[in-house]
Amino acid sequence: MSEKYYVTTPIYYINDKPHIGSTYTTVAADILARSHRLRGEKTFFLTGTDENSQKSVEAAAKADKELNVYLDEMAVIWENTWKKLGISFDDFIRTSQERHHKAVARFWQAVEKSGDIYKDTYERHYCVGCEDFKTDSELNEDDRCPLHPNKDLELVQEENWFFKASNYKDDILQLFHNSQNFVQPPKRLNEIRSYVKDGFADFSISREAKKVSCGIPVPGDDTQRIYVWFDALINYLSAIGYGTDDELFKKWWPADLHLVGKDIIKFHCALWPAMLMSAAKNDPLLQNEDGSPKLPKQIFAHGFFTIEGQKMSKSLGNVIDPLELAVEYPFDVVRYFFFREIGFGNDGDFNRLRIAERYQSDLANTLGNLLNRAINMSRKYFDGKVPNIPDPSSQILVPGTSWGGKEAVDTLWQQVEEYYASARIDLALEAIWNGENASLTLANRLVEETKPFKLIKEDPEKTALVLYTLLEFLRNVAWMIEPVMPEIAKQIITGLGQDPKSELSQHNFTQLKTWGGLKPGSDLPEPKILFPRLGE
RNA sequence: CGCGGGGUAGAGCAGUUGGCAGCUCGCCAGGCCCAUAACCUGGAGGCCGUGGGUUCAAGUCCCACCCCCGCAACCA
Repeated sequence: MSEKYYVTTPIYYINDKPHIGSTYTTVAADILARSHRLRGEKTFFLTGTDENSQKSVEAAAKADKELNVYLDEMAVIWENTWKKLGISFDDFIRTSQERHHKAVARFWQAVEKSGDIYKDTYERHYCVGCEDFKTDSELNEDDRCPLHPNKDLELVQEENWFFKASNYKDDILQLFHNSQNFVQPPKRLNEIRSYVKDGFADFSISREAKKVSCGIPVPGDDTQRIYVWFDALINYLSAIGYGTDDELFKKWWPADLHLVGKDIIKFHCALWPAMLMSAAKNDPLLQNEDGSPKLPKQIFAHGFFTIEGQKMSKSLGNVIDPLELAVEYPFDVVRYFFFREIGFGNDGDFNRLRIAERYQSDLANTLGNLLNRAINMSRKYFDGKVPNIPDPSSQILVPGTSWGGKEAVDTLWQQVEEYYASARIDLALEAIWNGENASLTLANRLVEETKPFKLIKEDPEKTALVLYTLLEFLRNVAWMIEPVMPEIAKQIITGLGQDPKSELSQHNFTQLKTWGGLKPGSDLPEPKILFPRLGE
C-alpha cells in the first residue's frame, strides 16, 4: 500500500569542499525526500561522491597526499557538511567502495553479455576539462573544445572498449516520446532529444590502465580502466544493493527521481537509460515483469545560479561555503530563498539583498507577524489558550470575509502536494503565501476583515472562531512548509503549544492535514519572535 | 550557422494546453492599531526586444532579425 520513493543527487567530485552550488542540488533532493517522507512513503535519499576521476588524482597530488588518504578526508568533509546542514540523506555512496566495484562488475558483465561492448582502436580528441571525447563536429572553429578553449585537446590514440549506445538510439527516442515527463523541465527534454537525434554515437567506456592512475578495472581486462562516467552512473544501483543485496535492490529500484544539474543531462537522460536497456537484457534484476528494462522514472535538471550577478568562480572569490552561509542566516531561510526566489529548473541569481528582502517580507512580516498576532490575541482574550470552540473539525466560513474556510485549506493542501510531487517547490511556496482562497496573505486579511480585537467585545464566540481559524491554519502551514523549512516548521508547531514529534508519531499524514487538529482549549505558550527583523 | 540561457511596470521574476497582462519589493494615497513601525485597501506605472505571418483572438504558435548573459580554471 505505502508507496516508495527513491531520489538521488549526482555524486560529486571531491577535489574541493562543497560549495553553494552542490548545496542547492542537495537541498532540492532533501526537500523532495522530506515531502515524501511526510506523506508516509518509504523514502530513500541517496547522495555521495565520485572518486574514480582523474580530477581526484590531480587534487590529491596538489594537496601532496596519497590518493586514498585524500579521498577519505574529502569524503568525510562532504558527508559532514550535509549532516551539519541537516540534510536527511539515507545513504552516502562512495564510488571507491567495495559495494560499488561489485555492482559495476556485475553491470559491465551484463552489458557485455548483451553484445554491446566491443574493442576498437581509434584516434580522437579528448578534452580533460569535460572528461569526454569530442567529435569533429563538436569542436569550435579553432578545433578546440568550445567549453574549454584554453585547454589543449589530447589526441588520444588507443585501443579501448566501446559501448554500443547507437543500438539504443531509437529506443531512447521512443522513451522520450512515450513518457513526456521522463526529462523535466520540458526545455531539457527538447535539448536532449535533439542531441540524441543528431547523433548518439557509441561511447568509449574505458581507457588504458597505464595512462590513468585511477578507475575501476575492466572485468577480465587488467590493461583497461572503466571510464569515469560509465562507472559513476552505476552508483545509483550499487547504493541500493545491486550486486550485493538483491532483496534490497528490488525494494528500491527503479529510482523515482534523479536530480541533476543542467550540465549533465546528456549522461543521465541518454547514456544512462541506454546502459540500463543493455544490461537489463541479461540481468533479471533490471527487468520488469514483462522483461522490459526498469528505467528511472524521471530525471529533473535544475538550473545554475550566479552569485550577485556574476558567475561563481574561485578567482573572483565569490564561491560561497554553505557552512559559512548557515552562520549568516538560519539555513532554513537560505532553503526558502533558493526555492521561492528561483523557479525550480531555471537559472537564477544568489543575491544577498534579495535574501534580506524575502526574509523581511515573506518570513518576518507575513508569516512571523501573523503567528505572533494570532497567538497574542488568543492568549489575551482566551486565557492563554487556544480558543475553545465546540466543533473544530467542522469549522465553517466566517461570513463576509474572503477566507475560503476549511475547504480552501484542503484545496491548498492538494495543490501543495501536487507541486511537491512534480518537483515544483517554488509553486508550492507561492501558493502557501499568495494562494487564492486560503493563504498567509488571506489569513492576514481575515484579521483586518473581522477585527478580532474589536469583535471580542461584541461577539466572543465569533472571535473564538476567527482566532482558532488563524491558529489552525498556521499549524497546517507549518506542515506544508516542513519539507522546505523543517526547523522553522517545528518551531511553529511548538509555538502553537503542540509537540511536533508526537504530532508526527501519533498521527498519520491524513490526520495531520485534517482541519481541526489543533486542540481547542490547549495551552498557548508565550510567543517567541520567529524571524526577528533585520537591522535595527 | 559552436553550445546553452534570456529580453514582460522603477528593480527582481511568474505566466501550463493561444481567451481581459500577474507576483514580490519599491513609490503615492487611505485604513487599522491585535501584532515584529508589522497588517489591510486603493492607485500610479507595461507598444510583453523588433518586424512580419497564422487566428475571431498571440506574451503564448510560425518565420526573420536585434540585443544581453555564461562557456580558461573551480563548477550543480
